[in-house]
Amino acid sequence: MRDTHEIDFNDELLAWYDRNAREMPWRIGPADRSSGMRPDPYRVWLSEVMLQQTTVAAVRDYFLRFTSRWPTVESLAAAPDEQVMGEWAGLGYYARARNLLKCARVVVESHDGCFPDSHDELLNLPGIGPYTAAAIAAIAFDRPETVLDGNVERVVARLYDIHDPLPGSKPQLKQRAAALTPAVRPGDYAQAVMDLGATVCTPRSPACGICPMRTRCRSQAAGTQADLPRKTPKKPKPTRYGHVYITQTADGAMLLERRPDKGLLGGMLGWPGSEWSDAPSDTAPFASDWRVLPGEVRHTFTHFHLILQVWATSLPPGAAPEDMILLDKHAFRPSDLPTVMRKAFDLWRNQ
DNA sequence: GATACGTGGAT
DNA sequence: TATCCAAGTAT
Repeated sequence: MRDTHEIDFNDELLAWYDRNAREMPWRIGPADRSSGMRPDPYRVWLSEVMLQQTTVAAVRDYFLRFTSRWPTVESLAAAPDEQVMGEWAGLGYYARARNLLKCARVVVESHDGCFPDSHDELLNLPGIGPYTAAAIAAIAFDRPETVLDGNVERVVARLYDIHDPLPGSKPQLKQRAAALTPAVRPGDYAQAVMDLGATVCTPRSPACGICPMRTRCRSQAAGTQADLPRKTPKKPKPTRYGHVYITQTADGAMLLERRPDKGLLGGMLGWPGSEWSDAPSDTAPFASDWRVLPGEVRHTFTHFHLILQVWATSLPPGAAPEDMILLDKHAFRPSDLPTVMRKAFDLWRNQ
């Protein structure tokens, strides 16, 4: 049963959203929204996958390029893998791009090109988990589903002054969030809570002074909001070392490899290289007059730091060694590389 | 439940 | 410089 507190919360937050909703390329305008128009499920899905663990600012241009190049799920499903991985390069978490393609192809081949409109059916699709299934159902189809992302966790933990640390407190937060989800405009409500978390109820220095929930927020009353939500401490990152091998032929072609689909940077283009470990071997992939470039590439992944040496050589024009890809001057685009590989290229180019 | 999985911006 | 953090998912 929904109590008065929750009804007031919904009204206040939706009113705030109507005044403050941020413009985003995947959203429809207020006029269309109030006339009952729904956003394109394809665009909602694409934006939500891109937004997983990624900021709106980082996603915007990627979304515009993807939808310009592939305006429909059919066109995306028909795209070659390499083109999609290249367009995703730099955005990170590359399993998302591999699952994006899998999902597009399932939707086209098994769902007649239409995204399912229920949480449970969406959850069965590749790359769609509990959050994204709820987000698509709510935003694209206006289903009363409860989204629970980092923003909602923070807003709810503060609103109810919940001190139990994440991720253990997730079920409790989910229950609170579900009790707040209204039957009216659930899609707008979901986006409203996330916008509030992103712009007002921020992780550090929350703007409680302008928060529409100020008078209803228990942690604001208790003065504990800056310490919430609590999180279990993270493990320190180890440092790993390795080399990459950058080879150019006399006619300007570059020697690369396609990384295996599983694991780090899976499916992406990259330079051949050593293992990344405490003490990498210094065995080059083939005999040549290798030059070790001055400087190094430093890059931090989710769970380790990486320090990379760059070895460079040149070859006469010809065939690529086994399992490697020779891309000529026009076919090679540094923007197709994941960031760590692009850093190595930049070091090589500026040598 | 714990771990693997990217990147860039803010502090 | 170091740490945190972002509209999480798969295994």
